[in-house]
Amino acid sequence: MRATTVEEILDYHGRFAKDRDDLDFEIDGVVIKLDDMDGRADLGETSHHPRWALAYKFEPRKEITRIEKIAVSVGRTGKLTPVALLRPVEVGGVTVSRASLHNREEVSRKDIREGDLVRIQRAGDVIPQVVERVPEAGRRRKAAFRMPERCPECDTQVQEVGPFTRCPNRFGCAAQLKRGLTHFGSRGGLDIEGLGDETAALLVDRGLVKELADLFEITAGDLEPLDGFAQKSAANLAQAIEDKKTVGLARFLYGLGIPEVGSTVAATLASEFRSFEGIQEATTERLETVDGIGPIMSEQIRAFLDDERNRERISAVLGRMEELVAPEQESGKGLAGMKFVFTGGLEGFSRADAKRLIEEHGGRVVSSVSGETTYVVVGGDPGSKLQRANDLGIEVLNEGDFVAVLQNAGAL
DNA sequence: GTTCTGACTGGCGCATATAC
DNA sequence: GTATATGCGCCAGTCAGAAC
Repeated sequence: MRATTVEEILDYHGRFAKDRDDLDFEIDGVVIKLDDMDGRADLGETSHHPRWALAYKFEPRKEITRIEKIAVSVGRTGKLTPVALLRPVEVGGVTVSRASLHNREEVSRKDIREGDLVRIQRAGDVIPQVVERVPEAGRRRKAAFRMPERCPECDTQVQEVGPFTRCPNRFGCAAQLKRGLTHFGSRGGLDIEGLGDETAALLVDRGLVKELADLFEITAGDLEPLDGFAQKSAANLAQAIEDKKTVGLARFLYGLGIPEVGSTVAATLASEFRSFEGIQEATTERLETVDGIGPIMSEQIRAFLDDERNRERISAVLGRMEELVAPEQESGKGLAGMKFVFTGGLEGFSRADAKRLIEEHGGRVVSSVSGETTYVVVGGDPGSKLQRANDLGIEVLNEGDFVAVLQNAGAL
């Protein structure tokens, strides 16, 4: 249909939202296009979506299902997360069987218990989310959920920290070691090809890795007898580990899993101190002079680095590695000072490649759109970040524009 | 006090590598 | 050749710290 006012567009959208269940096919919104050719030329295009056309999505589909159990998973930092195990239900063409409940206060706030009927949705049409409990008259409910008093993985007494529950057994908890190992070898960390969740768990379970440093002692011969490994895969992983004995300082810092140090803070620290020794010797006051680090973060970083067990562990890792490479100076680089946010899938780049190119040329990739963001790069099927970019007046780039920016910066 | 930002966590689909 | 396991890509919610 052709509309001449915003009200007409909203009315059309509303009618389709109401009738979508009667259609023979699955839709998640309507596309609005400008039919003024001059206007189209002014607005330009993205690689998938012209700026003169936008997908106006419906409210996420909601379905009702029952919580069969609330399980508790232990994360890399020892955080215990309640997870709703759901009776599988199809939501927007996808079967959903699990949804994070985040923390005990969230469970309490929503008053969710095992056996409850709940309304779920896929936030942003992606992430399964328990929206609310659906009351059932006359049904006797199970007891309120309580976080376990002991870690379900290592049986250590847990601690309550704000809304979170943590297992303090950082070094003895197999779950934390497995996830720490995965993090160490992840893309943002040492980027060890072939070291994913399952492999890391296998290495810990089989006793090949009792602490991070053990990773560098593993040979193809150790791996071959393991389930899922054969000669080629064992050789590949052993070689991948060997190749990462020389890595960038920022990757190493990120991989260590220092509290409050994610990829951004790791890169900042690496750029500022340019050696691990420099960071290790920095006082809290010195750390606080670094952009983005305040007193609480500096205390946490200092506490991690001062912990005797951590020092031993890091020393053991460094003893088995060859070199930590300091980042190049970024001043004068083409993307220095620019912040990029991605939404939607790119055709010509993976996110990782795009991030690497940006960072190699002095720019940064951040996770959320704010007034500080320089560009929001939009690919196919963008998420809510595009809307936020528009709201804040942030410049939006399609993939072609992004390539041009990279070319201008000498990154391509 | 408010806004901005990043850390952390987890789910699902798909592509790919690998084992059998 | 087929089946399966694994990793990757993408994204959102929650929270807390930093900055203003």
